[in-house]
Amino acid sequence: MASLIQSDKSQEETNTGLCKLSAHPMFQDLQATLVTECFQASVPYTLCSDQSIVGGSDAEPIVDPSFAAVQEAHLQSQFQTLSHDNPKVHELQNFYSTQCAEIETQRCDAIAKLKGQIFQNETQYQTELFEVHTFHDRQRMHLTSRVSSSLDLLKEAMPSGSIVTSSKPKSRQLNSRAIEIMTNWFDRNLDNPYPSEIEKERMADEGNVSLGQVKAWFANKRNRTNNTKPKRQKIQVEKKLLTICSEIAGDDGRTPKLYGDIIQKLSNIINRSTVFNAGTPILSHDIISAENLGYHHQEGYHNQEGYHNPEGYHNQDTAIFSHGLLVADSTISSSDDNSNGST
DNA sequence: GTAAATGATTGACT
DNA sequence: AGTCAATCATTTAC
Repeated sequence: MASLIQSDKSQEETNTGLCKLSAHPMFQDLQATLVTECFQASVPYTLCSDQSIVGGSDAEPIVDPSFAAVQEAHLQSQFQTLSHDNPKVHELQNFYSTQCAEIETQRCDAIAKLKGQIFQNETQYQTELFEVHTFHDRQRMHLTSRVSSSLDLLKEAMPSGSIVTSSKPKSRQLNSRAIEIMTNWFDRNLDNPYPSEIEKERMADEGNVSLGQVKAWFANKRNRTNNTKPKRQKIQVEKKLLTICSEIAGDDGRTPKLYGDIIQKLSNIINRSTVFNAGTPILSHDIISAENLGYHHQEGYHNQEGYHNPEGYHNQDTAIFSHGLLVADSTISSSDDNSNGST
């Protein structure tokens, strides 16, 4: 078993190997099993060490850290999994890192002190050095063991769903910077709140959000502030119709006139207009068409360019808006003629 | 507990 | 492909 957890010839290689191994789906299970078995078997430290790499040079001898390495790797992988959701785990991770650093500092100090001493022979020096490493390795193992226990307690205290959360809850509120940038842009462009692709990308970059989030934010914002093109058109036409109706009813101080049929036709405009109802033409043939009035515009809202070209769409506003006025005004004069003729 | 706010998604439209 | 409107899901405020 010791050979199984034997490290490579350097700490770096050990870490690299563990990283590669950790990608395997069975790695964690195997790790946990090994650690458990090592503890249960009380593996003597000497079995985990490799004399061939312990001594023989002036450089700092590498005391095999494999036993602790497996345990530490297991602990670190748990930290990685859990620290995102739990600040206490993150705190524990920080504590662990600090303590490890402290032990390693002490180890270095001890080695430095050793090197300053005079020994009768090389063997005595190696023995002393071996003891220093053994002492500090055990300290690390002890620390790792304690932190693992603490982590287990934390895991027990955590809600069951948060331990294995592959499907993290979607983060809700976009960051305040992004909101500020997009709100500012929207407020500056209330008359045409449609950022170009470049502007959307810029806002996404500056706000550290995705392009899709910017698009969705603006779509929601326009829709919820009634500032989409269709809604604005509808509001504008409603406003004008109200003015006309008010005028007809004599609310403006003029003599009231009986324009019931006109009101009916205005009502038809509302009911049949694509501004109010999708799919039907803006004008029906029983009402004077824009073409008959000498007004030429290509398809109004149905113009596909409108969606792709903000300016084109903007022009549509005017076109449809004018449509409404033209029809309303012409209808009034036309009906006026009719009523005059009939009476 | 409930309503409001908000980000995301979906289906339809051009 | 971009947009709209409706809707869902979740968080926040009360």
